[in-house]
Amino acid sequence: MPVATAVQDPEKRQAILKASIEVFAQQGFGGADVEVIADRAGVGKGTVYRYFGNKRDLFLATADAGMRMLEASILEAIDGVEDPVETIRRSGNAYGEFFRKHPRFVEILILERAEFRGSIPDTHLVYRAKNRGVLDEIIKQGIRDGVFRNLDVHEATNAFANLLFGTVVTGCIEGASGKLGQAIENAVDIYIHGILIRPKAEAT
Amino acid sequence: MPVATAVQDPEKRQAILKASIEVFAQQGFGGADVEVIADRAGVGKGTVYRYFGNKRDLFLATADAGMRMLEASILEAIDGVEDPVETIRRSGNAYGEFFRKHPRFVEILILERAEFRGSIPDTHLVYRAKNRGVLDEIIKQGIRDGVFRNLDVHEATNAFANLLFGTVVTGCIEGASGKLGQAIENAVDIYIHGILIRPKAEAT
Amino acid sequence: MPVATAVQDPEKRQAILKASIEVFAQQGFGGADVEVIADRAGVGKGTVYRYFGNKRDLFLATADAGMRMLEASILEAIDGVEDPVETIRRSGNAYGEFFRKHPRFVEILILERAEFRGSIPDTHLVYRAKNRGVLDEIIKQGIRDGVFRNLDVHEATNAFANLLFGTVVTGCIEGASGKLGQAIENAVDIYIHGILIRPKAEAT
Amino acid sequence: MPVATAVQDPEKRQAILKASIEVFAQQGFGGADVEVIADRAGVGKGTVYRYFGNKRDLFLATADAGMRMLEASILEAIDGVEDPVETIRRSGNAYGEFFRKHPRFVEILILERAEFRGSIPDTHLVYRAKNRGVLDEIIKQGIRDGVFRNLDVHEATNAFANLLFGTVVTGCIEGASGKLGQAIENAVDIYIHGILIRPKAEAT
DNA sequence: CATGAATGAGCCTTCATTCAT
DNA sequence: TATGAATGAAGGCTCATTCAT
Repeated sequence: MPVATAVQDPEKRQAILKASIEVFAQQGFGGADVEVIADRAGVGKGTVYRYFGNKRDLFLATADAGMRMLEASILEAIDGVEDPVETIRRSGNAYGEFFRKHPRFVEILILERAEFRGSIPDTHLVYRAKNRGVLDEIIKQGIRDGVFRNLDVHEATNAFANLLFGTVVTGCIEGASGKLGQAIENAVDIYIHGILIRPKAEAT
Repeated sequence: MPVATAVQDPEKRQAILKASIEVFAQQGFGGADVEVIADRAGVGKGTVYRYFGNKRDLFLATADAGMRMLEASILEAIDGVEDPVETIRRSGNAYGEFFRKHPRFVEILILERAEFRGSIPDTHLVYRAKNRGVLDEIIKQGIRDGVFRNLDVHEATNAFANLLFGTVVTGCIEGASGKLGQAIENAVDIYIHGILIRPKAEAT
Repeated sequence: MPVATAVQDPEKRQAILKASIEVFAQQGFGGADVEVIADRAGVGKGTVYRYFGNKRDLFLATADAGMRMLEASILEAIDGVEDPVETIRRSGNAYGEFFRKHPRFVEILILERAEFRGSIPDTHLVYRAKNRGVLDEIIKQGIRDGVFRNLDVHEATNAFANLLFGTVVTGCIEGASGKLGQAIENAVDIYIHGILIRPKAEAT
Repeated sequence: MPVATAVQDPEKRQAILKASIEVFAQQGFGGADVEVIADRAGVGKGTVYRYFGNKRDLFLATADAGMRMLEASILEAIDGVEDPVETIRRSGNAYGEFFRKHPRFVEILILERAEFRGSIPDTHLVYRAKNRGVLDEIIKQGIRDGVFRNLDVHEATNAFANLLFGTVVTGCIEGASGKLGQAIENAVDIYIHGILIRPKAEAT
């Protein structure tokens, strides 16, 4: 007899995760009713539990799925780009664009931070840790090339991530997502100027 | 049904708010038990309800009390300072310092954003709106003085607030608050360089 | 030192009873809030307890006060009347008139029956027992005089009381009290015909 | 949120209603604890809520179920009977008999009147309205046949219902139900004499 | 495997009652 | 004596989780 984690239908799994994002984002973690998620996914409540174990793990899987998508979006956006400044700009825009397209997902991020602070390695930070290497490398390269100021690379990367995070969090409230793109562009612009050795300041 | 009636003992009110911050920060909104808050405050459960009406309003009052303190801290830190750059630096540092001293309160901010997204005017944003005029003015002045680039003032202010917010949110997880001061300083440094017309880049 | 049942201000007592009727009638026993009664009476909650001991006893005192008034109304209405038929008719009309003027009080009666069924000697029945002698005597007299059928007097008295009670209970719902007088008259008419030896049937 | 969804086990539903009558009748509406009802019914508290939504609706359903039984009892008792007098007598006796067999249910009636006065169409009156046509017709027929006095039919029907109601309400307190049959018979007797054109008074 | 009816722990909230002032 | 702030027991209701079908 195989363990409980037997064969699972990937489509069903996706349907549950999709419903999950919506319901969690709309109702919060405490406010979300697993039954509602099951209904929206078109499966029985028991199936949700079979696939994800419990509400908490379902939520975490939802957050993880979102982060995976975000990660992919960004990596795709910067794939093949050589110029450090352009890379940073594009990754920032991709970040913003992702949340503009999936505003629900900002809630998930917030929720995770709010409900599971510290109790688990925060998905957002896990992914940041995983992917920071890419950005670290870009910034290091820029410093080496004399394009960027001689910053603490780790801190500079964090600042970028925090700026983006803060921007989507306050920028995704209600239908305000329309202005999110603009807000991100301005934020990225300031950030880039902030790390450039000789920003083309006057030009802007 | 009294709503927020009568003479209330300010000490008791404070005790409840203090317990409130701790319990909400540690357990989340849904996870917090009003009885626990009452116990920690050394009052009966009924008293909490007498003072704050219901759990939600207790939470909101908690958030508001925190924001009031934050606001005061920042205004005090920049009081009398003339130089725009210095004002920005100090307000950023005051922001960071506040959350370093009251790390619990970051959780309250997050929680509010998470639980009441949209349903109420977010305390954080209300205070931002209320106080942004100060920063707007500083930036405008800097632009007029030729110190800052010709930015969209509103966006620049937002970027600053978002950067700080993002920094404390990711910087206040678990005992990491030790490094929060450093993170804030780096973030502020990048921000200031990002808006200066001619940053003393090489000097850093 | 005198016992707790010390000096009491009769006006205060009346004020409390008056408020009591309204609040209990409107909110039911469980739904009534002693604080509201105290407020309406213009006294402190503690005073209500000082005067009546507890909610239950307050309610019972309220019911008793009402019954006392009803009793007085009826006795006054039949005072000096000799004719048995007329006496019955008048007592019935006085009963109806009382509840038409104090519709709130029907609720008290119902409530008492509903909340304290059996647990206490029902005020309504206590008063019925106390006053039935009067009606019993009238009916006995009528039988002796050959005016009324040879009925079981006790049962006949009960039937009269039950008929009146049933009529006000269903007749006092909502603003229907306007028709209560009519309903009582019709009920009394049928009752009297029902006990008369030779009703002047055709005349009606 | 399901309201009264899905396939429900009729046996379970009945068990809950049965427990409901007992507990409400014994404890009153406010005094009844839904958990006790659940326990007596041999189901979980959640099941009660699943089946009936909330305490109030459970109570109303209980009242309705009782009225349905009462209605059936009476209709069965008068089925096929032609004589108006006999029909009235039988329906009165059936009414009494029903409450003699289910004395608990009188409490439900009282409770409903007490707790929900006006807030809902009183079940008792709803059923009265629904079934009054039957009695109205009988009395009309009697009047047409010259058997009954020329009464206001509507009022006469009401008087009958009120008399019966008053009788069971005061007759069903505690173990007094033994005498209820007798009380009803006497009441019905007086009523019938009260509406007959020429009651066979002397014969009784 | 899938389902959803059943469960009961958990928690918010109310309000009768007390008692310090 | 009067007050009303404080208390905490009590109970309605929800919803995560289980498990019989």
